[in-house]
This record gives sequence, C-alpha cells and structure tokens, in this order.
Amino acid sequence: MDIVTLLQEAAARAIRDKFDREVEAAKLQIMQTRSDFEGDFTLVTFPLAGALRMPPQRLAEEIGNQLQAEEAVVEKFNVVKGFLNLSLSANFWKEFLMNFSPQGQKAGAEENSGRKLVIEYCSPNTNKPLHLGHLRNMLLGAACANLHEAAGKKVYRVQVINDRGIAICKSMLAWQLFAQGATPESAAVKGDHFVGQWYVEFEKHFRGEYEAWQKSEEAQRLFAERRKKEQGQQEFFKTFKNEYFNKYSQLGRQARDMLIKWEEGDPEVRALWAKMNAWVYEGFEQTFEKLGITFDKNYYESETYRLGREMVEKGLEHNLFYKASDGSVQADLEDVGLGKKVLLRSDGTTLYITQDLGTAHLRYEDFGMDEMTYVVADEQNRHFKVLFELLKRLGEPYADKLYHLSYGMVELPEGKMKSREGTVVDADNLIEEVISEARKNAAERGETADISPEEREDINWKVGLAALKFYLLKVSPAKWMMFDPRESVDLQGQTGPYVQYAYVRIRGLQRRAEAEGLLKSDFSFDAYQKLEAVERQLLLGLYKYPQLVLQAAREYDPSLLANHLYFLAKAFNKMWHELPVFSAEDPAARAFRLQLSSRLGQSLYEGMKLLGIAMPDKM
RNA sequence: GGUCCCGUAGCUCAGCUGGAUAGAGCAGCUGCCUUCUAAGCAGCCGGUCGCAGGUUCGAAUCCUGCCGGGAUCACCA
Repeated sequence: MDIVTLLQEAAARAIRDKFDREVEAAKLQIMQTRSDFEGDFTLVTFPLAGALRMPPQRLAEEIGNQLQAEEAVVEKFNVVKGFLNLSLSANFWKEFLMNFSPQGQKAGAEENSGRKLVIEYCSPNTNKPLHLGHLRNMLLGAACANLHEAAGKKVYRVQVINDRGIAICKSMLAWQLFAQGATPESAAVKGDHFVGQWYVEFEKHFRGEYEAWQKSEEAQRLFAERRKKEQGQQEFFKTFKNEYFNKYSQLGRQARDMLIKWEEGDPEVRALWAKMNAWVYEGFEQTFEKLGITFDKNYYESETYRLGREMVEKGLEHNLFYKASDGSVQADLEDVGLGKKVLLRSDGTTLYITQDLGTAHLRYEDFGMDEMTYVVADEQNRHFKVLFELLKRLGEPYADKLYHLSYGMVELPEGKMKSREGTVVDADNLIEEVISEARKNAAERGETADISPEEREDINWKVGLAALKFYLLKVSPAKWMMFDPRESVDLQGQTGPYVQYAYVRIRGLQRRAEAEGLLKSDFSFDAYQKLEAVERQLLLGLYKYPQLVLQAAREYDPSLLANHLYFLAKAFNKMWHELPVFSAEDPAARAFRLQLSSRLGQSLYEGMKLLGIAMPDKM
C-alpha cells in the first residue's frame, strides 16, 4: 500500500480510538514535510480542530503519540503549531529502497493500458530549414510521447509536412531562374538550407523588383489614389506589398503560374517540386537524427489537402452544416462562442480546417486511436477549438479525447523571431553551437586521459544536446519563454549537464564497487539504522518520482519531470559532499549509500530518457 | 471591442488541486580540490508574489474588479 494512504488510515484509526470520531481517511491532509523541519510526512490538523473541538497543537500531539505507539513505520514525531511531522523508520525506507523501480509508474497506470494515442508534434514547411520554434515543438512532443508510453499507452508519433503552396513555388522559381543547375551536393550545403537559400533569393529579387516598380508612373498613380490620409510612400508600399505580388509583380505572376501548374499536375513542375522537396527531407532527416527525434508516419499536405470534403458533405446532409447564399459551406458555432466557420469555399475547394478534418479521420483509419494530441504553438488555440468542436459534431469516435498541447512562443532578447528580418535561430546552427561549447569545456577541463577521441566526441554530443534540450524543456509549455543564447549553451547550474554530472558520479561509484567486488549477494545494510537528512531527502525524491512521471504525462508537462530530476541531482550532489561512501567507517552505511545511489542513477537515466536526453558514463 | 494566455529577486524560471519563515539557477561577493570526477559544494547579497477588494483558522495559490504585456477573431496555412 502507498505510504500516504497507510498514514491516512492509521491517523483515522488514531482519531477513532482517542476521540471516538469517524473521519474519512482519504480526506486527511498529508504532505511532504518541509525540508527545514525534521520529519518525512506531515499531517495538517487545522481542518480537524473545529470538528473535534480541540486546539490543533494538542490534537497533533495526541495523534502523534498514538501513531508512534501503534504503527511500526512511525519512528518518531514532532509538533509545530498544528503540523504533525512524522519520521518514518529506517526499516521502512530500506524496504522501500529495495522495492523501488523507476518503472514504478506503470503500476499506477492500469487504466491506460491498451489505449492508443496519436500525437502530432512537428509541422514544418518545406521552403526553409527548421528553427528554434520547431525545436521546442519537437522536444515537447517527443517528451510527451515518451511520457505517455511510460504511462502505459500505445503511442503513434506523426508529423504533418506542409509541402505545397506558394512558398515552395518561390524557392522552385528562384532555383529555376538563378541556380544554373546547382544542387546541395554541388554547393556542399545541407538540402533544407539549400532550398531555403533559394527562398531567400526569391525574396531578394522580389524586393528589388518591387522597389524599382515603386518609381514607375503606375505605382505613383496608385499611391496618389489609394493612400490613406497622413500615409507616407514607404508606409503605403509596405501595406501594398501583397497586392503588388498578386497583381503587378512579374516574379509573383511566375510563382503563381507555377502553383497553378502544380495544381494541374504539370509533369515538369511536379518533377522539380519532388526533386527540391527530396532535398529538404534529406536535410530534415539529418536534423531529426541528430536530435533523436522519430516519427511513425509523415502526413504530407499535398496528399491530404483535398481530404475532408466528404466529411463536410456528409455533415451537410445531416444538417450539421449549412450552405450559405454564396455557395460556401459553413458551420454555425455561435452557440459555443466560436462564430461561423467556412468549411468549403464557394468554388467548392477545401481549406486548412477541411484538410485537418480529413487528416484526423485518415489517422483514425490508420491507427484506430482512442485519443489524439496536437503539439502546436498557442497562436492556433482558436483553430483547434474549432477543429475539435467540428470533429465532435461529426461524431468521430475519438472526438472527446482530443487535446491541443498549446505551447508558448520562444522569444529572443531582441524580440520575436522574424524570418523576414533574419532574426531566426536556425536549429542546425544552434545544435552545432552547443556541441562546440561542450567540446570547449571538455578541453579546458582536460581530463581526457583514459577517454578515446571517439568516446570524447560522443560525450560532447550528449552533453551539448542535454544542455539545449533541458533548457527548452524545463520551462512550463504554456509559457512564452525567453531564449538566451548564452544560457542555452551553459553547462553549469540548473542544466542538463548538471543532471548528467550527478549520474556520472554515480557511475563512478558503481565502477569502483564492481572493481572492489562489492554489490555481491551477501552485501547487506540491515545494520544501517540511522538515516541522514540528505538520505531521507533522496528517498522522498525517489518516492515521488513515479507519481511525477504520471502527472507529467497526464498534464502534458515535461517540465515537471525535468525540475524533479534536477532536484534529485542536486540532493545527490549534496550527499556526495556531505557523506563518504567508500571511506564510511560503517560497512552497512557504505552498502546503503551504494544502493541508494544506484537506484537514483537508474531514475536519472530513465527520467532523462523520457525527456529525450541521453546520459554519458563519464564526462 | 469579444475570447483566451501571461505578470513571483537585477535576469531566466520553479512553486498555483489553499498550509509552516516564498525557492532554484544566472549575474555580483566569500570560502572549499594531498580523500569516491570542483560541469561540484557551502555561505553572503537580492522579493510590497502587478494593484485593490473578497472567501478562509490560513492566500503567491481560489473568487471579483482594475492595471500592464501578448495571442487570436480570413472563402491564408
């Protein structure tokens, strides 16, 4: 039985015996004792004082006496105001330690077993490389996927790739016009960056064209006719840019022609499109691999953008939707405060929302999931509210188990990332940067004697990526976060490498124990009776670990786990400095501390793995 | 304007299903490597928990109203 439940029931019995009153055990408030007081768990007696007509302090003392006398696990207690602080016996903790497993959450997650979850956590465009925002998205999604798996679900990881549209046509056109047949190989540039360069090239030429046009008579006439009062030329042409692209621009016309040809299935355009997208995927794959990100299935917009029409038409038949006078099909969501939403254009073509309806259904056909989660930035909150409502009205079987993990944007010290202003932090560059920071640090420390260069490089990758991933995952998903480039490569303090370091120390202890022939079956700590404060702190931290994994999964919040792992590592580092292991005079103490370290090491390893972070053995 | 999110130390963040004196890291200042890895440990400095009410034995946490910042309200994706 869980120790908290056990204490609650024991306290309820004590109250019955002493005061002849029945209280519901589950309602008794037991929390972890604050670390600045002595004790492991605390019963809060204030809420009982009224019903039992007794001052909280006396109540706490009476219950404490009874518990100490009747319950073997309660070793001693102290009372501060109405707080009854209970210290559990060393025997209890030793037994707990022997039975502890970092997989313990599985026992608490029977209700999840067999449930199928589809989780979507990346939706890149194919006209430019991945950036910092994608990183937060992918790391959050991958961690949540792992957490739900650990909590007993069958998880399917998917991404949706926005591989069509005007943006990729811009890259294609620029490549056609200016690249003279260059390829990623010939230019020695990673495929996604290569295609991104042609997108930038298009924008550059387009800007030049636009600026030249602004001096033309036509442009000046339009400016004179259409300007709003007080509006200067610069300001006017900034807002006019879109219209220029669609109506006047040569490059704009060519790009749009290309899009039309693509839609018509023009073989030449399709071939170019396929070739350039293949370059991009090659590049994406490399980035995913560096990050350890995987997907079970990719959904391509080019294959799904027409889906959903049938669903909408079916909904129309059942009067869930209606046809507007202009011929478009709409849903009336006024009753749930979401207004009206167009589902099919008046020309009958599909929209973003239609496509998402279709993709959701397609995934049901693919996986037959019970639940589906989208990891998408919070700017799309409304879109997903609408989408979920529509799926519910359409009676999709998983519709009551849809979740939008809405995460906040990543901001830079200079403000929001803007691709037009070149303030985007590129994912590959960032990865390269954290790894070279790890290399630099390792070189400065100079402890490379018994480590081969290959092993050293492997460690540098693990350390660098841990810094980056932990940095992005330790913040609550819902919050907008500030990305400080200096802090993200930091290897000291509240960081991934800090947690790794504690683990490496534990591995060192284990290697030595092995070398000295300890950890054998006759190796016992029965005689260890007095637990130190740090040891208790660590035991309590382990006690909470499986619950935290479940909570982090349930709340889709990996930061809960990240922060707990940091707490565990911190407690271990404290113990490292305060208590000797091998030079402990008491062999039982040595045995106990080795066991405790070992279980802690497993937890750190497993916990970081759930976050997508690998642990080195040495560093 | 409607809806939603955020406001905690100089900076970045925990804590929010109500509990004890509000915690970390970074930055600044002090100490600690002849003992299991100093990517570490210990200490100092630093807070009207945006403001004002309310509920409660008890509020950073719950409720209401303000103030400040942001997102979103397309037949774009």
